[in-house]
Amino acid sequence: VVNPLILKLRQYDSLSAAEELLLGKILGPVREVAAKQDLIAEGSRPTSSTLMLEGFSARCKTSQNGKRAITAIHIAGDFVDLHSFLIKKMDHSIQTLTPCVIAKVRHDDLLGMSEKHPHLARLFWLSTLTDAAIHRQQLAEMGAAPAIRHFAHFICEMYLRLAAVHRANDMRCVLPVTQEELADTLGLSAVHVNRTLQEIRALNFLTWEGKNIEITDWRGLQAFAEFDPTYLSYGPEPR
Amino acid sequence: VVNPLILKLRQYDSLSAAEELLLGKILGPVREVAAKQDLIAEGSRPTSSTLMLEGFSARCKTSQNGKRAITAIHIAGDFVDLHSFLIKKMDHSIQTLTPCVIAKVRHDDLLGMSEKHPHLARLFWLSTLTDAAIHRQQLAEMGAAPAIRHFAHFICEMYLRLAAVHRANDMRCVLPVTQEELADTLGLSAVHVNRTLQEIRALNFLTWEGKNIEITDWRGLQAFAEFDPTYLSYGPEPR
DNA sequence: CGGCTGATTGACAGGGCTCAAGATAAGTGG
DNA sequence: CCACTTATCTTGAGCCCTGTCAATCAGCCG
Repeated sequence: VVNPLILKLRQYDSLSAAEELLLGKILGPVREVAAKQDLIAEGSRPTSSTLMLEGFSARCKTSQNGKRAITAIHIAGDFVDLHSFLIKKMDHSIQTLTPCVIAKVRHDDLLGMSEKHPHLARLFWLSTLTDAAIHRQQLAEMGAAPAIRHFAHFICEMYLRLAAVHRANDMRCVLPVTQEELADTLGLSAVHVNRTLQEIRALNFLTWEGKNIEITDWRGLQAFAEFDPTYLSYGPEPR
Repeated sequence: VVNPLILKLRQYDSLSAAEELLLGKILGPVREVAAKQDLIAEGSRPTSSTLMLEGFSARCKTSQNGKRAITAIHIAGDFVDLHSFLIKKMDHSIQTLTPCVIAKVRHDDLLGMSEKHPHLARLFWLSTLTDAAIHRQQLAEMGAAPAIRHFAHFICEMYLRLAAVHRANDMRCVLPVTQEELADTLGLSAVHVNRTLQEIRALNFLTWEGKNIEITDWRGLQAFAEFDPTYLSYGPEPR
């Protein structure tokens, strides 16, 4: 089994053997975490960053009125809090949505990497830049798109992200996320997510039964969602 | 006049004399750009990144139906497209909102900096991480907060960001942004921005006449907006 | 003094929310 | 392995926040 981080970084640029070796070395012990657990608490100051090896987790902000907003969903190969290396203090929490497999990387090692392996450091930087690009895309959706288009766009994005780390292929993927979690992600109510999902099903671009999604008309879905994968920066280039 | 980039980076960590010197060296010629101009075009592949020295600009995504979404407003000291150093292809455009003064930094020089000045590179990285944190905050607002709270939060944020680069003080700042631009930023209609602004005025936390804002009750505004500046990462720490 | 752009106001419609109740699916303990 | 409990998904009804359309008002500039 290949480290999904390597799969992800290879989407950005080719890695040298030395770099791949180093990526293996700086990984701490592999750990399993149950679903619905806090991986990282809001307000904490982590001394290591957490890499997802398997499962789904969410970045959550909870406002005073108790509403939870999910600002990102993370999958295998994603660092859930790489930014805590430089941001220091978490301004939001990370919760597992499903059972997860994780490994930690000490900030000391990240510091060393930034000093001695600038190319790798740039790829790490890029991965946080891509996170930001995803946020921007989502902001644009929330601001200007009706719920159904935003939802369709989200599906396109998740499929490609899962495919990049070999967790999806052949137009099929598994999305073990409840409608309530989708609601918090899309900024909708759970009820409206349910209704919008039914509308999407009626468009016949995909089937969605339980957690299993099969996209039967990728072109159609993509066009409907106005999805342009540029912002994901997939496609190796010298960086 | 101090380079506002230096002012901004000093909020994150102290800079060595050599670093400040370098920051001056890599800056290209200072240029003025009129209002309502494209600084960077969507789809372009810049070979340099643009630093704002004065003025206001916006990151824009325009969807097929013609609606413009502004995903960020940039001020003096902000790189509008530092990410293009590693992301390569712009997935959105940058437009000036007011007349701006800018300077460019060649990507070659950024590459050199990442190889030879890792500490400075980390601060640049951090500045993009802060951009992402701002996006996340905004996502949370759009998803879970009513328009008026989102608006109030935006005012708190802009005041602190302007103050960080000495463009605001004494609870006063200038925000030369039209209500339509605010609408695209907050994900509202221009009409609703106008009505929400009147509601905010009625709360008596601030006065807002033309472009001039004076916050008369910072505590009250902050509490109402549920504003916690943690996500801006101001306050020097070793990074 | 016209012609802009931007701010303001009114009337009306609609997308999405809330509340509430059932129907299914998924765990859990015995 | 079954009965029970809980979580998740559906569906309906009514309302409210926010959008759209349209018109008026206020500055600003040539």
